[in-house]
Amino acid sequence: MSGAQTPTSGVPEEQQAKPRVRDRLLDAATELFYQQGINCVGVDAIVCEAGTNKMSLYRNFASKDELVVQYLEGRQQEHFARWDEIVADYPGDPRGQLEALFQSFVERGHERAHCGCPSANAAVELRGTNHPALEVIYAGRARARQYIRDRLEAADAKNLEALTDGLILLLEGAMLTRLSYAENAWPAENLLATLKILLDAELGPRPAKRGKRA
Amino acid sequence: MSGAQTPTSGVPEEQQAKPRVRDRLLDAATELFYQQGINCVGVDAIVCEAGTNKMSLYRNFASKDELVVQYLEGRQQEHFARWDEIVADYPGDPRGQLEALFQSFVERGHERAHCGCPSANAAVELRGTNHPALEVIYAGRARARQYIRDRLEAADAKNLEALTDGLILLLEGAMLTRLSYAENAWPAENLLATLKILLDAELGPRPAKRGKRA
DNA sequence: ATAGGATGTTACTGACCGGTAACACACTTC
DNA sequence: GAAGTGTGTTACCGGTCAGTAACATCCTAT
Repeated sequence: MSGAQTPTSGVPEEQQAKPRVRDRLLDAATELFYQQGINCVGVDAIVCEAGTNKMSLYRNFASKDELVVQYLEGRQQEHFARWDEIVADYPGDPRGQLEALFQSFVERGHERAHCGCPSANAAVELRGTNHPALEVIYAGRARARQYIRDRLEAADAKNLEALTDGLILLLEGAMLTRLSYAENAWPAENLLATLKILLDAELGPRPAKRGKRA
Repeated sequence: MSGAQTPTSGVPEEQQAKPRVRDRLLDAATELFYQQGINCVGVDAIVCEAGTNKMSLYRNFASKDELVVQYLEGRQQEHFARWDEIVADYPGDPRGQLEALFQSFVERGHERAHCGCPSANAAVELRGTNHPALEVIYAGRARARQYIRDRLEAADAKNLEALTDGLILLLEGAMLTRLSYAENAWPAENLLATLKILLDAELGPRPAKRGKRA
């Protein structure tokens, strides 16, 4: 998950028994922050989960806030890498890319330990503060919007900005409702169906490469 | 905001200088929980804002958890009362009701102190716990879904459950994005436009009372 | 006037919070 | 073997957390 390694000369760098303490700390923080929330997880819990101690944490991170920032940056990096992988399967087919992105959202939402979007959750938990992670969140959101917008533009969407916003709202809603609805009542099961209605109306019902007009 | 009052005999019950301490506490908690988050607000801050003391809080509420439950119940009560007012302006016009509900969402989102949905925020903050407020949240969500579904059913929606979920996702996304997007980039500005695309596709473009088939 | 209930005041508990100081140990590299 | 670096251990700081005890005061209904 986090990759830095010291110059341990001749040792084969995979399968080292214990990763560096910094990586263990970031992994533990990632797990705990995501499952329980930033405000509910103290540094003691993190160092315990990482099998180390508080001093090692503060030798590697300036503060808990800094740790939160790096947690969110790491998750965003993963997120966009995953998106890049998904769209790579549909070269030149922006509508197929969008449907695959949405499909992967639903699939990931079904996983047991899924607790919504790390950035969105953090935005809720950190509202009303000047936490440095807020800028990371806003930047990630803008990037995600651009990502969707680029696909819609390539698909000749009629009302580009409005449709982009509509799709963003669907995605955000799909993430959030994993937490605010009971587990057996997740409304995002129909995320794909709603997406298709919107794309059919705004792109025309045929694959994107065909229709410049509906 | 909270209505109970003691039998103060002949006094005109409006314009009493100081409401009962219980109401002041609940109002203060409502304000602080909503603006800063449940986990960031301590009981000391609440009693200070209410102009009272901790003993009065614990004489009126069993615990902070209980206070959180009553905070959310009160907000939900307000919420559905507002919805009832809105739909009352469009009798027999379920599509008009839905558009008015969504319109009011956008308008409320523009208010300065708007911090998303109290229940959704609480769901994020309380995830991974057994907090008693979670049941309140789930019940409110189910009720909101039924509210939307009833209107869509009255409007003869084609794919009733799927469309209901789609609209729910839009609403939830609209709430959440007030916190996760920068203030000048709120994607819910186009909430109404997206709603109309979906309704046009699933109800037919004419007002609902006309078309049983599209 | 008085009784009872609602409210205020002060002080306290035990636990946890983020963060730090001082020191000891292990390991690699030269 | 010496130096340097990464890591572990223990104890501690001041502050805040939710919650309580004991006592004082005010208001209102009778």
